[in-house]
Amino acid sequence: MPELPEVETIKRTLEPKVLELTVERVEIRRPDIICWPSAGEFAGLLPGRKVLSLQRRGKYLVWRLSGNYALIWHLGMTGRLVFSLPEAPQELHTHLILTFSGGQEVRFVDVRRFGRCYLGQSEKIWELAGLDKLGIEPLSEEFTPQKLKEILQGRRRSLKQLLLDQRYVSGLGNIYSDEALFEAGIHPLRQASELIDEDIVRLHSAIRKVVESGIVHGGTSIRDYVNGEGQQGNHQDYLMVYGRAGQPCVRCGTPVQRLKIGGRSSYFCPQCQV
DNA sequence: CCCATGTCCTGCCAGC
DNA sequence: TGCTGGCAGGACATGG
Repeated sequence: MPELPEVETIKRTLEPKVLELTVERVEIRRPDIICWPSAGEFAGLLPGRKVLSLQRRGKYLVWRLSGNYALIWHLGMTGRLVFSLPEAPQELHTHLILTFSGGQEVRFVDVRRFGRCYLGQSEKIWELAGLDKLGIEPLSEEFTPQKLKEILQGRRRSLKQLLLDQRYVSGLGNIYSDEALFEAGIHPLRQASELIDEDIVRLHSAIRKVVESGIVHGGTSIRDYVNGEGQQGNHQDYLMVYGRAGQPCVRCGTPVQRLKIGGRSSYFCPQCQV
């Protein structure tokens, strides 16, 4: 669920809360959400470690811990990471609770349990969690129209599928890829390799624009997403096409269409996007 | 290389 | 009212 803007918002809201805190206790309710190491080792390795910084890479959230350790989270579809005080009522589907020395907690709640976490020495766990295979960060300086052109070159997949593939551009999911294609005026079924330079320039700036806008609005809360303080985002109020099948396009009034592409619902305006 | 499909889970909603 | 099928923001494996 959480795409780049949601994970970035969680990073920004959670970091000031947990910075410099030391993990004291770990309560594991669902061991299967821990991908590495074993639940027992996880519970043994974490206490005593201090949170040095948080960072985001694609849709992953990384906690840098003392002793050159990293705790890496992927929130799947419905995962939440929320800072709480111990007296706050516990939500259903709370699978993991980290308690810090001052008594504050971070709780991992995940209805569908697609989320997971990894703990280990930074470099090793980075690879183990698959972060070394992620594509370019869309907000980085290296992400230029030229770079996007290289990515699209020779690829005959549809743009929608390519944008969802984390090996090329990382952080886009179903919502922001649809919004970016709408913003660029490009049909989601267009083949990546057939874009001309002007399309690529538009797509490049559209990706940046929708991702930045998502962050400014604190992420998109359709059902489950909340930030590190448990608050909903506002970007659902600014979506142009996602989830708007049958409703008039905000630009031309043509009903927004929904189409299954690669098994995912895709929303687009058949008039504005060609 | 690309594609479609199935899988992991639970909850919600529309339709009957 | 209750049941059922389809769908949901992700990612991976599999077989063609």
